[in-house]
Amino acid sequence: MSQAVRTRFAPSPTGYLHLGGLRTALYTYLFAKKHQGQFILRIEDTDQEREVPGAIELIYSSLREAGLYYDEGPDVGGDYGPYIQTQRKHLYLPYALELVEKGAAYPCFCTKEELDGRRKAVEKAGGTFKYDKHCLHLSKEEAKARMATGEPYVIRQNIPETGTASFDDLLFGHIQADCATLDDNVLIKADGLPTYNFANVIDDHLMAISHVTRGTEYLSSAPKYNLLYEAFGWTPPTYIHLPVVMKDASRKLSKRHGDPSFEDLLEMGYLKEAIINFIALLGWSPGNDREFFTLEELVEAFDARGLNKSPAIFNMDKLTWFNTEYIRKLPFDRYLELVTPWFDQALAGTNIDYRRLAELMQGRTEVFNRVPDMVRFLKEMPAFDPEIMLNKKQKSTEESLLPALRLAQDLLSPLSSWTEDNIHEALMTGIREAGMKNGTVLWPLRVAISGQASTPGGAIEIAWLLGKEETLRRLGAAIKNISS
RNA sequence: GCCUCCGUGGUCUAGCGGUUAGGACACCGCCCUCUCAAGGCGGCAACACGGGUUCGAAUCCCGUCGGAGGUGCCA
Repeated sequence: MSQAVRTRFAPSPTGYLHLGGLRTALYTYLFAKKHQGQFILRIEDTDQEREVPGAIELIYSSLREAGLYYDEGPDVGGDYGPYIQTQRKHLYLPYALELVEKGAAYPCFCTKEELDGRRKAVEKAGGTFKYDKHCLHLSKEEAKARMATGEPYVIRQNIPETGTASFDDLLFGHIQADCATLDDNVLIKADGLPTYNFANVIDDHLMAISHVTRGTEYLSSAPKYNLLYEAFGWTPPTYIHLPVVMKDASRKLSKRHGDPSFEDLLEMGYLKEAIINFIALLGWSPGNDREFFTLEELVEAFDARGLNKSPAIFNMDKLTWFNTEYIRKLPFDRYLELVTPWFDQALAGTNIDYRRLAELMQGRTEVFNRVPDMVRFLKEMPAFDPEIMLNKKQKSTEESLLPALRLAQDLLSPLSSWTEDNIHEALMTGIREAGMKNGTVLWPLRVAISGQASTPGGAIEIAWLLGKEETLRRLGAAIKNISS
């Protein structure tokens, strides 16, 4: 049977799209596209209390920014809508009642409060609370009558007391659980909305989802979902449970702990291509040593067999490395365009040549938000310790320092045309004629005009960027400072 | 506690009965060099542990330990 592949990404609008979520979306997208299938976005907003205003729009925009275009979804339409669960509210109850008819579910009138009390007591004693099926034993007549009076009720799944429930996962294989350990979950809440446990089954079926990709947090409840599919007589989808992304060995990635979201990373100056490439490899391997993939290439290379079963720790250093590589590969004009606002942050109001600076910076940019601090010295001469003008390896000593700086001053002052070639020529020729080492002059010169031990570019480039006047001003100040 | 799952260097991973256990990030050293970066070369570093099975185990089985997820009228 060649069933059309349809996958879905089904986030809850409870905040920004975190990286674990983005990775799930990515794998879901890749799997669908790899098999020429459809990728669907469905919003799971049945918990109205947790919904965060604006979160749905954030999901739309993040997915688009990442390039994960969905074929069907709330804002793009499709034949299986609506794609927002609260807008589907009316269609869950009939299915739940069908289950009640079949004996696979039952109405329950126990209140949340009394259940909470019992749950606490059991947990305090170190046990696992399980609903005791009290309302299952109500007569049909009594149940119907109480429902008719408007008494609040929920509908629970009726899990068999013996036997096992199981399902097959593409990644984890056969997962089995004793029914005796499974609880009678609520399917329809007192507010009439379905819980995730029910909505996911109904919607995946109604939307003809062929492959369900989701986090491993659903691994242990999936056997229960299969019981539901069986009760309805439906064919369950193929499941692919994805391990979580961790912040460290024991904590999940989460906004609450200050971990960056996809949007945060973009704002910091990480390229989306780098982020996508990085998270694709966080828990998945192409099976060889290849590291660089565009989204299109990922579609081509993706294979669920390359998915890893254990949780992966998010490693910022590696992301930064990817970002550095992607920045270096950017066409120069694109780099210039992207870096300009960051230059502005530090250099607004100066005449620094952004084009030349960008040439110098492109190979040294790891993350854009580090750029301002790297170039700020061009606008304002930082205070610095004169000691850093001395450098043993560069043969810049206390004795050589003043003569070296004065030589540089003498060589640069007469230059009428301030070009890098001329500066280079004047300096190199002069240094040679004076019988000095390049480093003896160039090291302290660079420090004297930048105030920094390391700079993006050498003394000649920095001097050119600063211009003749500013270069000589800074050089003169340094000479004056050490001769006094 | 109970249930389910997972376990290769610090991190991401390749490996699917026979390999000097491979690659990448990070880290260290050297070279290059007017600094830094990049680049080149080299280095440190792993099969969680204990039993089996087998001529042979990172690969298969069991146990222990460690970790994660679940245990909600949250998803």
